[in-house]
Amino acid sequence: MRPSGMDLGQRSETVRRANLSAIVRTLHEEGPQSRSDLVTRTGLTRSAIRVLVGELKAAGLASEDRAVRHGRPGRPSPEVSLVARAAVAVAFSIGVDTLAAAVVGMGGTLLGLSRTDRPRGHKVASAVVDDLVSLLDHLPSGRPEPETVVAVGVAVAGVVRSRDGLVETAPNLGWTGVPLGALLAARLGWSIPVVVRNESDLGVLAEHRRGAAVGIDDVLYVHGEVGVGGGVLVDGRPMAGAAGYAGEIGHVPVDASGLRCRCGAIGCWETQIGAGALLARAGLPRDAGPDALDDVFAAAEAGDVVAQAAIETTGRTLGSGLGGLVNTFNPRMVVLGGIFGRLHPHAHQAIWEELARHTLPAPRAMVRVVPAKLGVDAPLLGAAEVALESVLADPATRFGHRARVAQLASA
Amino acid sequence: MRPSGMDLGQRSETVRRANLSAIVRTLHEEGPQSRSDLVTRTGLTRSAIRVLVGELKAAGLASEDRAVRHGRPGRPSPEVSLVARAAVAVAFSIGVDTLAAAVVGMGGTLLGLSRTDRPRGHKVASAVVDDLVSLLDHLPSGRPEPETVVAVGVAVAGVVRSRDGLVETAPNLGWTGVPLGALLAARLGWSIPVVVRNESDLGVLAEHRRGAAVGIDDVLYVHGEVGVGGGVLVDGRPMAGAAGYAGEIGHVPVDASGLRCRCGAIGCWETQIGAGALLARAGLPRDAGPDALDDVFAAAEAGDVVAQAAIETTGRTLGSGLGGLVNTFNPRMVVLGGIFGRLHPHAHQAIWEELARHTLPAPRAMVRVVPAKLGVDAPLLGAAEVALESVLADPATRFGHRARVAQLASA
DNA sequence: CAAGTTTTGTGTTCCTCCCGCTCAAACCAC
DNA sequence: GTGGTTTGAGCGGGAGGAACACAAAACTTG
Repeated sequence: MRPSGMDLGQRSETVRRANLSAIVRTLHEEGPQSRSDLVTRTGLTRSAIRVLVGELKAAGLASEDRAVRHGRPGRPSPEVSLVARAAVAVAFSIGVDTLAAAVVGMGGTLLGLSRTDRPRGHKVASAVVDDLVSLLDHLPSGRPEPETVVAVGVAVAGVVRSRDGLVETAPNLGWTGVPLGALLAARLGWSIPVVVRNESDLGVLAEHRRGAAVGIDDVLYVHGEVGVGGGVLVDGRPMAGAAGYAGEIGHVPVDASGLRCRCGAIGCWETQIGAGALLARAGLPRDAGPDALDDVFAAAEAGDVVAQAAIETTGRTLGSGLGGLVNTFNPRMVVLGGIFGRLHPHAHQAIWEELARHTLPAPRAMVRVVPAKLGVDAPLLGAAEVALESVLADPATRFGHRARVAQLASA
Repeated sequence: MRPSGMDLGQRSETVRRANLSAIVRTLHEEGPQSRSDLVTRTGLTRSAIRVLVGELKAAGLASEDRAVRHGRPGRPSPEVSLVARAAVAVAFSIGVDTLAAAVVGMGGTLLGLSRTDRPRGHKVASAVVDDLVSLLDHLPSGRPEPETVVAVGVAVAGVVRSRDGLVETAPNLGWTGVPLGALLAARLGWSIPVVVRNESDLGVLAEHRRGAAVGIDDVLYVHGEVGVGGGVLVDGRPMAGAAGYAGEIGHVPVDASGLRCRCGAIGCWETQIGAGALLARAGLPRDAGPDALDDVFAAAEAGDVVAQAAIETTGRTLGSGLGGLVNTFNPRMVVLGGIFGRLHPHAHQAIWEELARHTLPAPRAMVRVVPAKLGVDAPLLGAAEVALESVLADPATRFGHRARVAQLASA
């Protein structure tokens, strides 16, 4: 129909919301900065910035500190920063081998994180939900104050319908049709949104905001564990697809005469580059646990030829698939997460050679392949970022009320 | 960094621009409608619509006709429509076998179209540019009035850098590094933008605005001729990638032991489903012309088993590749253009079976595969749409000046 | 160290633009 | 016709940012 967000008519109220959002977003993404920096970043005048920052301060969402001396003439401009604890997100992550919880404040401040092993094998969803929530009590910072929590974000290793957080399938968890969003919302009993997303979709967001892809708007993130998932940033926005299922690149068919995948199809990319494939090439059982993977990498570093060859071959297969994806997406950066991030130091040359062999010159010339910077925490931090999104998009609605109450009280 | 378009501060001027844009866009995409329809569509008040429509009328961009009687009580609301000839786009298309030119007015009104054969084989770019421009004289409507042309759009069967219209490579045209945008701009001598894009990226836009995918925001368009290209609509926006090279799905590697592609790589999808592959399967030379293709389809319809098998096999190969793309993009619709659109009636079952075999249940359940509705004209019409985009995004800047001049003259 | 320069915060006024309201016009139904 | 309904016309008001003038706080220079 039309670019979303452009559909409705604008009014002065919309302008204020957009401008508050621009300020909060700038501070959230680029960190504390002076008012005059905000003037240049947003294009608003000093008058407008003053009023809007004043409003954010009144709402308790921002604070101003003494200006930092930078040795240039002119009146110093006070530094504006977000109050991390004013609005926090609770983030959960359900990985193949671990569960994690975190509390993240505005500006991306990590206020607390705790992680625990998840034994492999099927486990009913309600038990996992209980485990997640009990993680909150093990946070070094303690449970967050409920009234400051704006939303809950959840990263899942599975196919997730973004609308309501239904986990359609999660082979590694043994889940099918689990209404995770609803379960978690009921268990928490907070009247705030619970946003569930695929872990790779969140991983690319985290790497974009806080990791290897800061400032880069076209990013392909490929995450490998037992399964292989992808997250794509298109023009700075996460690509969700029609229902949030986009990015299932692990199930792109690459070999018509290949192995049967856990998804039922033949020759999925995942069967060639997933953890199982690497383990098999190293002479280990496909379903060996994460410790076995550590062994393979350790062996390769120690000079084991079989392990090195397994890594090299996996890297080549990864590279040729990445080549197709680079042709498809024309990203400026490919970020490798999970085991691919660990593979990269050992196999970057093999990866790049095969990638180069299967890409057109133009997209090849502008892409870089790098390992993820946030490691295993990327999906968790991405979950926090999406949870905070509502505050970034509309700071006034959530905090305007509080500010108005404060005004009434003072009058 | 952040969703584009949200970066800068808003002001009242921005509001006006956005609202004018919302009105013009609605009329352009959904056709003429009453003022009260515009009220509901845009969410603006009657007062605002009145003023804004009045301004558009004053600028000559819109007109109001007597209300259409629809038998309901209440004062009738006059029908607002865009004046097609007030702002027109000149569109060109450079295909493998044809050149075309069109003039398209606001609202998507086709004001003139002319098409000519392009003999295969290399031809210097400047000669093609001359051919294109001379097509303008063969339009049934005659050359458009230069002052009404807002931009020129060009669809090319090649890899195009969108920033400046440089054609990086176009194997079917024998081009490498041709600055088509600059050449055409110089040849025309008009001081308006020349926008050059890949034909598939434009095809998906056209099918979205005027064809099979109207109202659908997540679309995968796959265009097959000698080469295979793709255009993707993500949340209503064309996916361009970092430089405009996105969508080169014809060069995704699908068979490590396959044929060498014209791009130099091994086993590109294009080698299996392009026109050459279909011809070869039908027992004809890979580089036979378009007439040979017509023969294959005719033979299949006449019951020729070899032709039918060739089409069926090509359909299966197409379907399995589409499966991977459906997993990747989670589109609501796959639109098949070029020879794939002609293939679809003969092979839709084969296509769907293989697609289904290689997709996850969730994305599979929500996708439809349909042939393109606009046929060979899709890229040309898409070129017109992108050329008109500047008027849609900001009607005031282009026409405000004219309106102000009119005001001054009347004062 | 005092005066000038530069940059930025403060506060007031002004302008733009949309909303809300009232009234009138144009349609339908009876 | 008379009343109900929907919509256009026009006017006043409010919200919000821009523009401007002035003051404050740093650096620079002699």
